[in-house]
Amino acid sequence: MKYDFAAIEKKWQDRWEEAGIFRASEDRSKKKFYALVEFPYPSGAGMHVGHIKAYSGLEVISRKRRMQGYNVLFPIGFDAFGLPTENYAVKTNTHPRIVTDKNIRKFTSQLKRVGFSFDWSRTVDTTDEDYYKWTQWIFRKMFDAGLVFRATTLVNYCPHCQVVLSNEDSQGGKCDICHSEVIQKSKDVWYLRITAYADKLLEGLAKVDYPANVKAMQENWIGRSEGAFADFRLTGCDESLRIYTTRPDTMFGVTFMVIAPEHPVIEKYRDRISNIDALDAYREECAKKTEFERTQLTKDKTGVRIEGIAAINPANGKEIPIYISDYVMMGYGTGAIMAVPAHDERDYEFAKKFGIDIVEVIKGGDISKEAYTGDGEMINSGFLNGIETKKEAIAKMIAFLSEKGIGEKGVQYKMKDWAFNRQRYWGEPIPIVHCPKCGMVGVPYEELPLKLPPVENFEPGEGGESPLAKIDSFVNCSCPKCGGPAKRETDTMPQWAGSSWYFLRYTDPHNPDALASKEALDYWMPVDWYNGGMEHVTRHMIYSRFWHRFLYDIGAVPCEEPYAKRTAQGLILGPDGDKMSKSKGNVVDPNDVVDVYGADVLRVYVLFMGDYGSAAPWNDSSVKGCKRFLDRVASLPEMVSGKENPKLETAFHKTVKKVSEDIDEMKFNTAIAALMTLLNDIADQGSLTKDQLVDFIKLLNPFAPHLTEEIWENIGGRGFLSLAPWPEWDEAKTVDDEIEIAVQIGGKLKGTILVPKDISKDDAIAAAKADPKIAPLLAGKSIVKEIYVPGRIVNIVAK
RNA sequence: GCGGGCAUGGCGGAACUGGCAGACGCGACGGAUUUAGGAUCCGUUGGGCAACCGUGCAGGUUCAAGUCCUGUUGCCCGCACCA
Repeated sequence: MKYDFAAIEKKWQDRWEEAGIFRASEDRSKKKFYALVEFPYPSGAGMHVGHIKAYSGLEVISRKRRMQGYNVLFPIGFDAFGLPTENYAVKTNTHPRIVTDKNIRKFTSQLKRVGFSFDWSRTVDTTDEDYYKWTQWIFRKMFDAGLVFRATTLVNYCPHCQVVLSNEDSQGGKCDICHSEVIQKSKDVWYLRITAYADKLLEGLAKVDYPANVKAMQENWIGRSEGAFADFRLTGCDESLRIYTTRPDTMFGVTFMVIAPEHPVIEKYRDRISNIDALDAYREECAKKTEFERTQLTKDKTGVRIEGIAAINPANGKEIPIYISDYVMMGYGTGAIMAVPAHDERDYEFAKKFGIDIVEVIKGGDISKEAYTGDGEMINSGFLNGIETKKEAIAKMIAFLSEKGIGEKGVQYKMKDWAFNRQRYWGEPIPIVHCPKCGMVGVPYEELPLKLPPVENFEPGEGGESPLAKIDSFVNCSCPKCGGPAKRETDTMPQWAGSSWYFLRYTDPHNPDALASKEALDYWMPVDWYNGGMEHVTRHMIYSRFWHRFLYDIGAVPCEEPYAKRTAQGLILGPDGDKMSKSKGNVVDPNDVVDVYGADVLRVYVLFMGDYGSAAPWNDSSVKGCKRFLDRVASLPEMVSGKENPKLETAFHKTVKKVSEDIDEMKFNTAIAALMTLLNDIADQGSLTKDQLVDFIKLLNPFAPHLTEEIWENIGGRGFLSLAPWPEWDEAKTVDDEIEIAVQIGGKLKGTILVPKDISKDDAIAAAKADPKIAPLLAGKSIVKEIYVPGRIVNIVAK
């Protein structure tokens, strides 16, 4: 039976809202469940079916938990600062505030149309002054704690967007916003010292329930390595060059050094370098390459030897040449390496190309062919000779370096400090004042929020300076410390700031005195279950874990880790199997689906289309299948009769169990399939009881809440079905009295027999042998072995 | 190169801890209804006339392998000259 989904859905959405039934309760005696989904960036394009899938997972789980009696917090908000809005504002000459409000309204209406059970009373908007006050407050706390610093370094810079990008935002050498090539530029930028939390972020992973690949990606991204620092004395000047290595054990095999083209030692000793012109030419060539090109050239090593300065190998006192080459990066370690061509593939390649000595110090390989990176006995290594384990050799070499005062154990991370500013308007102003006398001074806490001033022109200034720099009334201020004339910082925070703590605000969203009250945080935190996209694993997830851990360290939050459990949904691909994109024209608009089939169908389909965690292509015909299913459900009340049907009883217990368990494991596709199967069984039987109908619509309610509420009302149900208790099952009743078991001979299926469910092994085997199909196959053979797997299979091995 | 994962009908995908491979849905085919189309309902649907054969490929363990082991091929994702 077709049902009037448009009318039904609107009706129930209005009633839910009126009754406020999805508001998290203030009753803290109840067991809590905090389900978090990644709040959307309210783009002008509106919502995407991907958003629907991303939210539908925890939507179903939240609805089930509510029916199970939990106090559920399932909030939503908007991560609304950012470049796309600002770019659109510039293009249309509209204030970003207006653009943002419009987009938020659009997203809100779309989300409500799908019937998500969000607690709309707790919505946050990161661009709201009452919200970003606390974003700035956290920044100030970090500033006080020495985690904020300013440095002039080579940074990732997007020439198109005219902004500095963090490492996380320029993955693969492309700007995360516009996908143009990122270039390296020397700039004075703000940093958050996330590297100070590298170990804590690594250790925290042991305490949380994240998928293995998510943990691996974060571990990889943090990239901790243990090794040693060592100073190599230079000839021709009174200085040492510090290197980092993970293989101090191979130091006797060092036959040259390599430094990054940008290494400052070159500038410092220009006049002592006899081939400075050649070096400059090479350095200029490197500077022109994008980061991407530089890392692409993994095969062919280039470089230039520095003439006039050499180094001394501290292990054996031998003089060794120094090269500059772009295979050494200024951004990792010290920008200088000791090269051991016999035992490092890159050094080997470089030595071969430049004809440098290759000295074997570990036995086990054939260094005439390739570098040997394995373990073995130490040779040609003075006091290390004869040692057979890497660990021991490393320890001895580090002891040697420490004793001589020229090195020590060291740890390095691939993760870099977080470049934390954008030269744009639509972001949180950085609450810092530059005073000629006092230096950098934090804006006093009582003056927060430091509000964005009104401007007329949002375009970045010459050379990428912030639009705020053009507003004298904003820039000129007095120093909070000495009262003298000072200038405000005009950069704003990056997009990721607001999302680094939003889950805390949800617990107490309107609190004017704190980011959230202690009571609210104690009760709700940590987030019990956080679902989102894989694309955020090495950005938002790392950043927010860092902020949260910092807040824990200053006593502002009660738990070390913000998210107890994390899962990720798979992408919805276009009908053609490609990733959905505007340019390919394969984007499916959720509105269109709701218009034609209704929200319940959309909800069921995005969860039924495949494994929740995997990518799956959109298929319009399959959507129709879900529509058919719900239309058939709409007819179920017509089949209600007073008579009990024992055949359906087992089917119901089985299904209650299956659906209950599958939802908790995010196996939504099989949960829905089980309901479809049950519906088919009911149709075969021709009738069901009213109690069975109630159970059915309860199980389906989290997936298709509108239709099931309507049925509930029509059959005289009181109150909201969404708040009715979740059905229970009786384990003993999940198995039929008579079961079908398979009979195999020699492991091959030969037939099936129908037996009582509690049949003994002997009886089962006897029944199998007596089966008219099986008996002739065993005639004249001797039985070698008989196996009975209870309730499943009889296998007779005969010769 | 490192790390994570995947491979099952025409398609999306099921399959507990090794126990009847292909649940459920789509599509297709046949039928009913209909002036027709659509929608709906009923039936069939891995291949093969059959014995049998079938989960990327080649082996192995086992009474029994999609599932475990060894090797191999292809694909996807993340990181990547990280010293």
